[in-house]
Order: sequence, then C-alpha cells, then structure tokens
Amino acid sequence: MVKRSALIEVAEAGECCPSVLAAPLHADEAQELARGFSALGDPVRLRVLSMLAAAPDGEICVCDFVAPLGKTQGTISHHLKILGEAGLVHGDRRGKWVWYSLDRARLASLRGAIDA
Amino acid sequence: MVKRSALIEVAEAGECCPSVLAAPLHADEAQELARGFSALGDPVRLRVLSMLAAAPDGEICVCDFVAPLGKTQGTISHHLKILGEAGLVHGDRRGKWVWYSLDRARLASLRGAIDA
DNA sequence: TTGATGCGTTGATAATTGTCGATGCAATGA
DNA sequence: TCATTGCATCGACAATTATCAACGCATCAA
Repeated sequence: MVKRSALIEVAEAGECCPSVLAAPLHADEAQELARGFSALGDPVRLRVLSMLAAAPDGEICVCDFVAPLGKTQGTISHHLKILGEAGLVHGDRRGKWVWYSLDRARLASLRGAIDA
Repeated sequence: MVKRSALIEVAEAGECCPSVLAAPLHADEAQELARGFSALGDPVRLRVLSMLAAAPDGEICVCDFVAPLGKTQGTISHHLKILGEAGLVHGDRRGKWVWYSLDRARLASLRGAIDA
C-alpha cells in the first residue's frame, strides 16, 4: 500500500477506522476490530492495562506484574505479547528490564468503534 | 440508581462501574468486564451489532442474519445467546419470529470502561 | 569469566470456543 | 389434526487459548 501524507490519512479517518454503530461492518473490518476487542477480553490483560494506566511513571516492568496478578512470568509475557500485537501496549528494553507502557490512542480508537 | 450530577458521577466512577483507566482492577471486576469485551471479540458478533445499530426499526429477526453473515442458523443463534448473556442485545418473541435489538446503554457502559 | 537475574519462547496440557448438522419445540396456517 | 416454518439446543469436531514448567538468550555485577 502506498504511503501518503498524514493530512490525507486524517482526512480519510472515516474510511480507516471502522465503527460498529455507523454502518453494517464488512467481514474484514469486523475481523480487525474483533482482534482488538479480543485483546480486551481477558481479565489478566485488563488488569495489566489498568495497572499501566495507574502507574505514576506510565510504565511498569514485566517483573512487577507477576506478583500482583498471580501468574507466572511466562504467562505475563504471553499476555503482554497479545496486547502488543493489538497495539495496546509497547515495550521498551533498558538493560535487563523491559518497561511496558499503555498506548492510549489505540485504546481510544477501540472506544471510538463503539461510540455513538 | 439515583441520578446525580455529572461531577458526582465522575467522582464515583470507581464505585458504580469498573473502569480500566481509573484504578487497578481487582480480579472480579476484571472478570466481569472481560466477559463484555469477549462478546465483542468475534467478527460475526460485531457484524450482528452493527446490523442492529443500522436497522431502520432498531430490530432484526434471527432469520435475517443468516444470509448476510454466511453462517448457519444454529451458529447465529449461538452468537445471539452470547450477546444476550453479555447484556448487549435483547430478544423479543412475536409469533414465530424473535426480534433482536441492541442495548445501547450496555454498549455505552463498556465504552465507559475504557474512557479517559 | 562466572554466576545471577530478567525476559521471551517452546512444548505440553486442559479448557474454551466457533462451527456445523441434526434434533426438538413452539407457533402458524391449511 | 397435520405439515410447515422459525428458533433454540445438543452432540461432535477442529481450532484456539490460557497456563505452567523448562529452557535459552541477553544483561549486569562480582
């Protein structure tokens, strides 16, 4: 797909961001949205997001999710990967640690899809 | 539930409806929210909701989902049940037909859970 | 260099889920 | 009454998923 200017992309917002309430969704649009909402459809991942939202510095390292969520490190890593693939979080490696932060714009995008 | 001013409702947001962004979610709150978002995490169900949102009369009978969505009647019924259990749709039987309608308040509630 | 620590990945397993075909039930009309 | 139609449910199956233990890799400190 050809990359165009940001302005044009914004002007095409109605085309790029499908909405559940605006008009009947096509199969591919629904597939894309469903991927996003599926990422929200797990209690562990919702708690990850809420912890990130409440973090004073806006970021939390993987090791600090383990104890509060009561899951093994491998499981936490698995959920962070799913959230990352959905564009909801981003990881930043600094030395031994990887700090994750919330992508509020992506969350707002999903919210917009079910907005009146 | 008593209706109060918007300011007070904002102040009490953490008590009445769990929010992902307000404060770290507890396991049971996350479980409840995850059930809602899981219902949104399937392309067929999203298309059901979008069809209902676009329906002129605000309701559609089960048989009218089958052809557009390309699924069997049993499968459609299955998805409608999941949406119903999540509180997102309601069915109303009239004679042989069951007419489903969208619960916009419930959808707004889920939207509010990921609202800034 | 060696040992320890944080993190991602892999393999395995149990549970859940999406789908279909078949069946059963209720309501309608002949 | 009987046949038909619309819908929910059941049984079965394949695919996905959540979880853990174990492993490998990278980084840091001694």
